Amino acid sequence: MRLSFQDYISIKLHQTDLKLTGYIKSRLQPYNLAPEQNLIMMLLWEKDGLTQNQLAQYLGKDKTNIARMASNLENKGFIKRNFCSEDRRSLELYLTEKGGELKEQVVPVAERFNDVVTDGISDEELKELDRLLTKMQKNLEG
Amino acid sequence: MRLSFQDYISIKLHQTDLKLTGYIKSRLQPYNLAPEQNLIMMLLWEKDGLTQNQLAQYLGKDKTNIARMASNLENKGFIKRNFCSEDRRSLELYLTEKGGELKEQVVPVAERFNDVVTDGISDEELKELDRLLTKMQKNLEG
DNA sequence: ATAAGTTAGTTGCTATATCTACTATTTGCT
DNA sequence: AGCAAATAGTAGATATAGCAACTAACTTAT
Repeated sequence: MRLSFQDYISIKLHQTDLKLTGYIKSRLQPYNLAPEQNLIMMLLWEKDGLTQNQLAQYLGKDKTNIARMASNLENKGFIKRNFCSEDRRSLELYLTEKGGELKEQVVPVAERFNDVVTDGISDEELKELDRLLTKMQKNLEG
Repeated sequence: MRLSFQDYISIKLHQTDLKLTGYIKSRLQPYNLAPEQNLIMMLLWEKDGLTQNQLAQYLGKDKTNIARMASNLENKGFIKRNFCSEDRRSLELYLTEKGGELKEQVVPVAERFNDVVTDGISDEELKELDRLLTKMQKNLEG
């Protein structure tokens, strides 16, 4: 039996992700932050001074990508990049004052976004969703 | 209470999608098909002669995007684009012989991919997952 | 009949995303 | 100490993704 287009859960998931990304993109636009740039900022707000390599690992992304986003964030004046003194290959990302101040504006946007997305979905359902997504990811590793 | 990075279901979903996309990308590489190009092909295999505009609607993507992917598919020799006689603004996409033959090779890849992804996940769980994704999408529309 | 508005596609711009190949360090082995 | 291997980042290429502004063609309202 051949599956039709709508039957692939991956496609559904992909299209959901695109809609989520588009939505948060529009919400972050006033702050001059793109969605993925925001993820880097969120990590730096939790722990300042992370290296590009650490960010690549946390975000599960290619280091090339991180380098370019970090460069964009530096151009926007939200972060500074300093070579690490212990390992001069590594670049540490530090929030500027401007980047630090952004937190108070953007974190509420992220939480409101999460509230909108999860509206009418119970904590149990969210846990189940998380479990299934984790399972799908694990299935690809084997 | 402030959420930490891992608590946002959207981020989890986004990262799951990236892994899924990366996986299917590697599986389709031998056939010279990129993941999104494959989605267009899958729709054309179901119904040949769709216009770019129809594809944009089915896929929920920007028409710019579709135009460029269609152009790529044409360059690869998988489709031909003809102006519609009833509405000469529209471009209809038709499979070439090469594009048609690809179906027998690529559809099994897509189904195997789906099998891998959904391994150990019951039909009921898949239905629940689908329901929650639909709910999240609807939440953004309000 | 024609002017105004709508629609389909394209071009240019920005932002992700990954791969390959490269440079510059650092580490590890002998 | 000195060479090989691993590691952190960068540069270039390709593929998505969506926005704004544009052209060409169709529709509608007068």
